[in-house]
Amino acid sequence: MTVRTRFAPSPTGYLHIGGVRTALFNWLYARKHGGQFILRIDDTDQDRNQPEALQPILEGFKWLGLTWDEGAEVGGPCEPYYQSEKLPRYQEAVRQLLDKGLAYWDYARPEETKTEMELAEKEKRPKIYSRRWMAETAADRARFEAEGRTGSVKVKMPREGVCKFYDQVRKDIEVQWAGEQDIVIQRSDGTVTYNLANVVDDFDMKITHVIRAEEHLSNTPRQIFMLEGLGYPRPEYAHLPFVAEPGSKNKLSKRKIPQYLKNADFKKVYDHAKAIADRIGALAAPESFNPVLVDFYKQVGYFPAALLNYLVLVGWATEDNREAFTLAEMVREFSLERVVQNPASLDVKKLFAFQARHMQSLPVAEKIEQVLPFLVRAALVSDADAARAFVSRVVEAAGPRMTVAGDILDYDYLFLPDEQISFDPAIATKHLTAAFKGATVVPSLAEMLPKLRAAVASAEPFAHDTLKTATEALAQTEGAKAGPLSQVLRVAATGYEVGFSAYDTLAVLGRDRCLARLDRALKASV
RNA sequence: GGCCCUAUCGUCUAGUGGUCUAGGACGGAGCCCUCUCAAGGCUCAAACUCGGGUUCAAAUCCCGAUAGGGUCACCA
Repeated sequence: MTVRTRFAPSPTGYLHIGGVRTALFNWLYARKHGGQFILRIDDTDQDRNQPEALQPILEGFKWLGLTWDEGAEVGGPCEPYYQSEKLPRYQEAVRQLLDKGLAYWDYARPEETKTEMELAEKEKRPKIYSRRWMAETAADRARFEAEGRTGSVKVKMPREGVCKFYDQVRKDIEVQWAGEQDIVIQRSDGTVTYNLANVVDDFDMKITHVIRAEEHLSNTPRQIFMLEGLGYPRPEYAHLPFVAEPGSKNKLSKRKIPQYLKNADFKKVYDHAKAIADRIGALAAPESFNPVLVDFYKQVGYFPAALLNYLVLVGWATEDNREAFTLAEMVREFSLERVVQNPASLDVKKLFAFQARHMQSLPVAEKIEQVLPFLVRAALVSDADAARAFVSRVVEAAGPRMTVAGDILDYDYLFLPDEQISFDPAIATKHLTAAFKGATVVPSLAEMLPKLRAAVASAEPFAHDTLKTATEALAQTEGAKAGPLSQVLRVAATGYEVGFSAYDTLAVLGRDRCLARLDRALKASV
């Protein structure tokens, strides 16, 4: 039998990082066993369904490289893959359940149900419906309807016995049927709810393995009840530990960002990304700028491979506890048996570390392609093709300093026109003073800058080594330290105190731009 | 509250009865390197929730307590 797994997002928002983890495990399992991965859209709830929120979800999956064999956009033999298009099919299933006496029409008003449940909680009883407004005959239905009530259909759960099932992660599970609530499967407006649609779809789409987050564990008995009533085969189940909040075991929620920002690591990663976003300018979708959503990472230049590599380790590990996996290696190694049982909190700092590794191992040529779109969006580069050679020098000089593609914007001063460099004489003076530490007299900036300019101007070729030699020679004759002196050059040429090697920085700028900037600095310091 | 799940460094985890004075990674601290910032190298601190069993032997098996979490919708 071919393995078929699925992920079924609701188009109610952006792609959630916990959802991606679940989708990844489904994808890996299908790939590992030569099966199919299906992307179905759970849009049964019309009120909450936002059509415009579907596209970013699909794009997120495409960006990650989690391709689906059947489902949204691509179609397939089990169409439709949108639940909103299957209402008659679901209603037919409801009718079957009704005919077999496994479901019933119910006429309780929402507030009546609520009162019963509140009473049950108060009396510390299980919340089980009394079936007081259950209508089993046409006469009963007519009577309730005469009272002005509208009916919904509820599944009639057994009140004795146990439901046993095997879960690939949780192993043997046993629950008392008597504790299972009669849930609504068809609303009073005729639409159906998640549990029913889910069972029907999994059957229609021949899903063999239901791999989903642990919060669905408690849905499993009623789904088993329904699928057996409908005569469907039971799929294999695997309930994954859910992805928890940073530093806590609570379920991750995209609405709690302000709270997560109190976590120092989380804030660091957020701030780093925010700085990039600010340099790019207006974000396409500010509400998606949230480390709980994959769009966040996409926007600032994280790599799908790094994100996936981090995510596969949230709730899964190999025996040798290895960490680096390519997608192909994950497929080879993955198994449900090694899924961990306890919830794992999201550690964005660790994700960041994975990204750093991936960036470091990327060849320069590929880094350039990753980085160019960011330069274009920040309006630092207008012609990407023409800029390649220069960008290549910057990327090379930056070495292991870039972690995400957006980090290229840290070197904006190399792309900005000379007149936009803001030079601060006070900062340059600070470094100059350090260069003359121990000396009796510290020359003024106005005095030293021309000497530095002259030293640098004579470097031939205009490269790291010659610039270094020239600066050191000047330091020697002036009785200064070369190190801090190079910082003076950096500040004069870039306006910044940090960056890669000052000599490399000058070399990348080139003689002309360098001298022009030093001249401007000179003017500013007299 | 009922039902269910879970419990190893701050975090992700390895560990399935002796090889555990518990290993790795991220994060943290320190040192080295150094023109700044990174990167890199070396070193350090840091955990088996508790209590009972079973056993010659328990992080590992059993029971209980405790703690955390999930779920109990005409949401998915």
